[in-house]
Amino acid sequence: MIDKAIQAITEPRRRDILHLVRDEELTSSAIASHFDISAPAISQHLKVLEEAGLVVVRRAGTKRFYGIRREGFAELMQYIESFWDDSLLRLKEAAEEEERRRHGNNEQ
Amino acid sequence: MIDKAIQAITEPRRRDILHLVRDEELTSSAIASHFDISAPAISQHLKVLEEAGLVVVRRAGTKRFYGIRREGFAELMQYIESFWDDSLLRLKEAAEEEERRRHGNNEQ
DNA sequence: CACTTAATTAAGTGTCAACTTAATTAATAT
DNA sequence: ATATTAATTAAGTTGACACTTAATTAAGTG
Repeated sequence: MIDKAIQAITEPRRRDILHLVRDEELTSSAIASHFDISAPAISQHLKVLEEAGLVVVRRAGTKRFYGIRREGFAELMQYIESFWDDSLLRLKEAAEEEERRRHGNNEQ
Repeated sequence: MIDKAIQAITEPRRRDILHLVRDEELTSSAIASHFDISAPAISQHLKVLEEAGLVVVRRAGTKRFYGIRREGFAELMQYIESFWDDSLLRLKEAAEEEERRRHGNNEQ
């Protein structure tokens, strides 16, 4: 499940879709209008997001409204946070402090 | 850069590699010994991680020690955190509280 | 220099995932 | 029943990418 979620947010367009539906439910075609790929392609992305537990569908007549699934997001965030547990969190804070000092001019 | 980082952590083996080098520097072959794929395959994964700014190499004789790159991690985490900004963070907290109540028995 | 060790780059293969168009399902209206 | 609208599933193509083995680079060592 969590693997599916990570896999799902890999695809840039799927991240865009998540942003689109994060505040309001949207139909498949409304989502598709934001992209220059075909409606079936969007439908396929939505299916991936749904199987990853990140969105849910609400049917209303011939339309299907897609919205965010909160539990899915909670799981994903918990995983991501646990990925950088203990030592990594310390590393992160150290790096942030370092950056605060040197104020971002160190690109490899 | 951040796209590369996200792309990089997509691959499960690369996440495993990150876990391996998160606390201590390891050579390419030491890392490879944890997997059942060839050394060149590992080398290629390390290259991806390095180009994503998530690991750094330290050369010592014929060996190359790979370790975590803190700034890269900081960037990645900042992006991930900003991805779930404002409303999403609120959603996350709501979902966590909900889960705390129903105590995790809701798999899709 | 020749040899060993550590690791990479090169070249090629197979799989998978993101797309396409065409066909199909499903709900509603005429 | 037929048509319309919304969306999906089906089928097939393409490109990327995670591997493989073979060849190459690079740094010591006898």
